[in-house]
Amino acid sequence: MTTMPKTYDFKATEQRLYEWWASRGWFKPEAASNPDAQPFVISIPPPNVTGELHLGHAMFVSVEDLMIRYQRMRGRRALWVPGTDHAGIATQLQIEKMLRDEGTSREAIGREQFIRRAWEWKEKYGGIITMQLRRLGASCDWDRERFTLDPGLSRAVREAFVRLYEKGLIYRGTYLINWSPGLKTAVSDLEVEYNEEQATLYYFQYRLKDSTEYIPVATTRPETIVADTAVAVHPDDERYRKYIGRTALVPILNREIPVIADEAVQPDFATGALKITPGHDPTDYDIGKRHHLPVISTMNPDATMNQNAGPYAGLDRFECRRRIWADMNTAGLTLKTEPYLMNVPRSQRGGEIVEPLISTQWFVRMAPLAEQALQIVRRGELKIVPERFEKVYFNWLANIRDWCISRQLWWGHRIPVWYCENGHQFTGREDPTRCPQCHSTKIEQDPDVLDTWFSSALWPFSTLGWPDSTPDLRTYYPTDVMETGYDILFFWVARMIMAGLEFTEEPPFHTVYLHGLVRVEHGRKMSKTLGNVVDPLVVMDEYGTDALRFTLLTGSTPGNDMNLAISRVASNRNFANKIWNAARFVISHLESLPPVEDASGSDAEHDLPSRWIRSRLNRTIADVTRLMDDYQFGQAGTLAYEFLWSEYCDWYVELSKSALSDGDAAHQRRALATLTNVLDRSLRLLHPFVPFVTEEVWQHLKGMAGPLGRGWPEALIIADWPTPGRFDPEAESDINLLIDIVRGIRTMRKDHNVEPSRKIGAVLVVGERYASMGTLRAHIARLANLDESRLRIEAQLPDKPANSLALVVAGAEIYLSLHDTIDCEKERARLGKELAQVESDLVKVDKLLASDFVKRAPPAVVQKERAKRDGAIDRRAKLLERLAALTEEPHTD
RNA sequence: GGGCGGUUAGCUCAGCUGGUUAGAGCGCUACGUUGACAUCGUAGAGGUCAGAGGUUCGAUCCCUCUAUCGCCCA
Repeated sequence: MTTMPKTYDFKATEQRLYEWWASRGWFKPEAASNPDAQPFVISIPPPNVTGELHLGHAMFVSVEDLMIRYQRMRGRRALWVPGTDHAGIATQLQIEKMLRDEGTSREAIGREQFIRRAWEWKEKYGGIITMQLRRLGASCDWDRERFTLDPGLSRAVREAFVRLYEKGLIYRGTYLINWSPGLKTAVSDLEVEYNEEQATLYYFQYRLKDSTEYIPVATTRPETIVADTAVAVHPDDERYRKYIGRTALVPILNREIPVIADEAVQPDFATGALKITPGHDPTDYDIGKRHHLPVISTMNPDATMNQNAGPYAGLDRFECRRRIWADMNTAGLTLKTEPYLMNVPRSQRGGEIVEPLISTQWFVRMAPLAEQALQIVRRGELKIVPERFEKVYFNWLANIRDWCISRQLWWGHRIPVWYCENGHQFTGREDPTRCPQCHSTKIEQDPDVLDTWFSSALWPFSTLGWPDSTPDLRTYYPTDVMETGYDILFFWVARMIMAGLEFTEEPPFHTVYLHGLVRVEHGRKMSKTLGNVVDPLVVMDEYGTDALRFTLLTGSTPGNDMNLAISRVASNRNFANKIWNAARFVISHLESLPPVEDASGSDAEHDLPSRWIRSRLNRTIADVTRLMDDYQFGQAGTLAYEFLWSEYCDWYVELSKSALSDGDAAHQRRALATLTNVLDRSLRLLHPFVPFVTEEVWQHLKGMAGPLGRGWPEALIIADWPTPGRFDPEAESDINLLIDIVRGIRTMRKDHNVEPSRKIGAVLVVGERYASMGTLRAHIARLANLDESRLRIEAQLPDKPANSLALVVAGAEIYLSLHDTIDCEKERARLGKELAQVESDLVKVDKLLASDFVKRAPPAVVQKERAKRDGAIDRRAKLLERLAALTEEPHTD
């Protein structure tokens, strides 16, 4: 008996195999047997260097490793480039927290010290996430691991910046941007989230100069009143038309501002009159530009009011709101307040309310870049899976706005721009020592850093050596597939495409595959506050990596969110165990009868069950391969699963037991050859999905396969993907009939409460299948628990057996010698019910065949229906015959 | 306000270019220790494919509308 234990022990397996694969260099593209093979390349979506594993990572690793392992087995030079992202804001926040805990701050220790501490932090914690990716089985080439702040990647960032700068696509300007007061930095439009929140709409009077008249105005942010530079009304609004051109007075400050007319004002909203605050509102900013209004900024970077706010200077924005409203109330300027549901902009990272603020920042001019990125997808040279996201992509690119790339942080790529004492501004690939214009040596570098996504946009080529034309860049770029979550389609994917086209003149990949977001069971969003976070490490500890991977892969479809059901992970752990035990069965038999040199036999010698399972495997291989190539990974996995469990284990292994136990070594060897061959190829199909258990089991199999394993490589990870051999429809229909017969008998036994241990006799009438069913006698007897000596198989049987239970399946009549258990009434009822079913089917199909269906439907479909009708007629005849016999038969007891 | 997606068995989900009787896992019922596996086997119950129209010989699938949940953009 084999030494393999009864259950698969993933804990004793996973790490050992991973280290073995890695140490043998099989994660490297150079491991391909053909050094000229076409490469297949994926760059990893780099996780936050100080982050920790969550289900999103588990999802992308599962899908990307699946593709990489599949293509590796197909002979491609598979390269999966790993790495991490410096995640500017997130990391800086962590460092600042650490400093706070130490009782100090970044301002106190200064920039240089801060960056040193950040690197120390990165060295200490930066390896955690990549270790966790390894646990998932990620077959990345770790020798090519990159980090966005590495010297090489930093040089790529520098090069990209300089090129865009020189092209005029990067500019510095003072505009209204999104300011995060908590983080004290600008953020891009994408980093602002809008939530509907309960707020208040404040109604007040905008008094007109030298008059007692006023215009009623409503606002949600009274603190911005001090920054107003106009009051706007719709030009056609009868109520206010008379005021256009007059002068209004800003409450409290009594600053004079014009009353203007603008089409953008909605007369039906609130009072129909709008206060215009170009310094603190994006819509007002645009209106202000149209009317050449001055822009007043009344807020400091920490969201306190500045000197332009007059008496409110120094107050926090919300305190100012309360105070100004109180003051206006005292001055008799307030009208009313009412509750109001508004979209509140919040920082994606910090969560605090983002302020639109006038600020000097760096921007990338996006329109020219977007145009190319749009065309490449429109022309079909770059595909997005699932396709519907192309529309989202087009829409975003067509309405793109310039990208604010400067961040007031210290952790990141410092903007390579210098200013000299004479106000000149310049960039360069090397750090300058003097101003190129006035040669002044009094120069200073811009203090800001670049948005992390700026470096991420270069990732597919910067990781391969760009801007240098390295061998890796020449060989492995453009990459093949970009696989990531749809939530970063704009943040990352679109920007990579733009950057790739701009800097390398090629799309960085030909396909984007977007997976959905993973939620916990019942569709609730995972959140730390709800305490329902599922930690993939805990799941893997309990059920194994393969189980988690298989669940993520087969439980979802691209672009659709999934609810992770732990019960499915458990059942997939069971699947791993099923694989283990199927192999254990084969291996133990190989052990007791070691294969010999001439034992493999030719295809012609195989018996029907072997021909059947080989044919079914071949179909499965063809289908799985097609689905893999079509990015239908879930379906591919399900098919392989069903083949292994429902066909190989449930039927072939059971069928093989007859041959294995009949004492004839030739029969045994022949069955073992098929058991081994089919298991080997099934393991190959399953390996990209469940790499650990398949490799482990395959190693055991290889150890015992002897000559049957001729040509097998050292490991499954580098084995060839199987190719489908020929199909054998004859064997398939023979075994299908056997399955129908066996199932029919089992059902009858159960229905009639025949004890499981009791072997019964049976007569099978199988017509043209007489010969093949004859060879399957022993199998049928064994699987249906029949007494073989009382099993008769006939082609025809004019006189039906008396006192038997009868059953009609497609292509066979079955009579069971169960006269002692027959209840004629019950039997008649059962047959009557079946007859009714058949007749109703017949009515349906007759009606169909009498309609236009015959003329319109494709011939194959019509043929199917005709066959169905023939079958039903045959079945009806047999049932009628049986019913008649049952009526005539005297009850024997 | 514009766009997208979901709604299929008690639960979690498949069902890809419209074609037999709509599937899986879990759960449920009844049996079962025959030398791979109780993390298992055998048999079974369980669905008006959200609703209403339409196109078609034929619709879970395509079109329109409605309901409902969710997401994205403004």
